[in-house]
Amino acid sequence: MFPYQINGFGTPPINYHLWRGYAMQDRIKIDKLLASEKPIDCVVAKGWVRTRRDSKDFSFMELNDGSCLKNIQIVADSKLENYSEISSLTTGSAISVTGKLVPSPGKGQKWEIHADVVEIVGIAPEDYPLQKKRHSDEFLRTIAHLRARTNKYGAAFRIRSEMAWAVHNFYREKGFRYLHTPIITGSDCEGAGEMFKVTTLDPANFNKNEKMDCSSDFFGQEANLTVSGQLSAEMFALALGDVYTFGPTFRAENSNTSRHVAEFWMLEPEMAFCDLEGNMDHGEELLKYLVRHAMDVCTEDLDLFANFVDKGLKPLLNSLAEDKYERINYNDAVDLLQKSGKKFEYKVEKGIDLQSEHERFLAEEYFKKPLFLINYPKTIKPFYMRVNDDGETVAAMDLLVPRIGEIIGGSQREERLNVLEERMGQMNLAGEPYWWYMDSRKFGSVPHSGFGMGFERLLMLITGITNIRDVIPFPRTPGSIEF
RNA sequence: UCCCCAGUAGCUCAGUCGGCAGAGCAAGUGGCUGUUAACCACUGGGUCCGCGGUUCAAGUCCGUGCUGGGGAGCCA
Repeated sequence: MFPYQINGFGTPPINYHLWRGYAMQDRIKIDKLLASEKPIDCVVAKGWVRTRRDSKDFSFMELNDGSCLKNIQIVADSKLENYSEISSLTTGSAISVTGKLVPSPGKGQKWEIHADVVEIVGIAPEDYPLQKKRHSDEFLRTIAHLRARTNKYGAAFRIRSEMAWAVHNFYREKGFRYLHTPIITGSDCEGAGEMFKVTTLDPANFNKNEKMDCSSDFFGQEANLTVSGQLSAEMFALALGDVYTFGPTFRAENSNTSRHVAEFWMLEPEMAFCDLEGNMDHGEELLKYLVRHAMDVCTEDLDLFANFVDKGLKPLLNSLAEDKYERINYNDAVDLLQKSGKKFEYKVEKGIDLQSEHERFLAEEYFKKPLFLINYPKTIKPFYMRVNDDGETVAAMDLLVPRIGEIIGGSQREERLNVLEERMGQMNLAGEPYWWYMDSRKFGSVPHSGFGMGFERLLMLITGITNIRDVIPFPRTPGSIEF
């Protein structure tokens, strides 16, 4: 409510800018304006000009404030006192508009705002890099600080936000507890690849060939950024029942692919009294919930991706939400691949891990839907996975989906202390740093399971975006940490 | 880290056999117009990724480095 509305004046005063404080608070976001069911005498909209077109007596502006994909059309009459400034407004400039929300006589929009006041908040000079035209993803990556102002990236990051909320909603509804596991860890033995060292020591004081002495470092021992919250989550699953972690994860692998970044977000549920079967049920339920949520809540943004990014997106999402996911043993999958008659670049062989091309064949060509690949040979899987009765395989599961490949990797955990110790011995892992982990198997050990799901890979799956760098605001990759 | 491809105006890209550097969009100026990536005309805009080489002459050929992309490995 503005002072002039209280007083019953029909139009805002010329010195409107004196009431800027009111306007800041009372602006209506464009998604709400466009959803209006009736005209409104006085509204305030603020945002960035996407494009401007001039007519004889008017200037038409497309205003976007990030609240939704659509712009609202602003009609500025040439009689406005600052019309010369308005008619020179450039793409990217920020404005505040006060006016009437009225039905639009033009094509392409239901509502428009007839401006009574257009306040220029921030000009974008002519070197503003974003144009009305389409830009390449590669170029937009070099201006990651501005790319969220485009249709595609605005939509992608609204969906990202919505999906993060959906994760929490899902787990809250199911009675899981949200757990914050450490970002800095003391062990270099989590077994998931290269780690980033954390130190307060000056590397200049050490020569390259000698190992850094960490005893005088901040923690008095070697410290790294986390590659997984799993071991911590297991401890809490064995206390609170069902827990999940959802946070940043770091891998110092020198991976240069469209599916890897050095810093990413991972969701890791961990469930007590849960076996491999329950683990798969949970993963399937989770992914279906998230996909349905995206289709229900992000309809408009998702349409952009279905229309311009991936024509096959809608059928894929329907399949993800509706189809029963396949479940197949590693050994059976190898047989199936060998008998498929398909020519692979790499040979399929029992006992070794499947190649990307094999996984893609299974998910995209053979089953044409998600599948859980389970019970891998123990020799190619980490120590904490539960050894099956055959003594040769472990209760591991990877969920493979079309286009992405592995989106979930998990297992039932080895809960038997003696088997776990034996396994670590075989893999030459020193038990001592794991004393607390072993304790959980010593005191009231129970069967439990969990997995990790890459949040960015989920977003790629849902949007059809093919490069992981385009679903995270400021990607970190080898040799690249700008922004 | 390995294999392949690319780098030309602010952006997207063309550039033939080695022979004067081009288009659309953007920007500037003018015109027209309740416009819809508005339209029409004109104008300005270049380290052809860097370095070295071959040649009378290199955006174009050769070597090398850098950056980006695709694929592989590692994985989420």
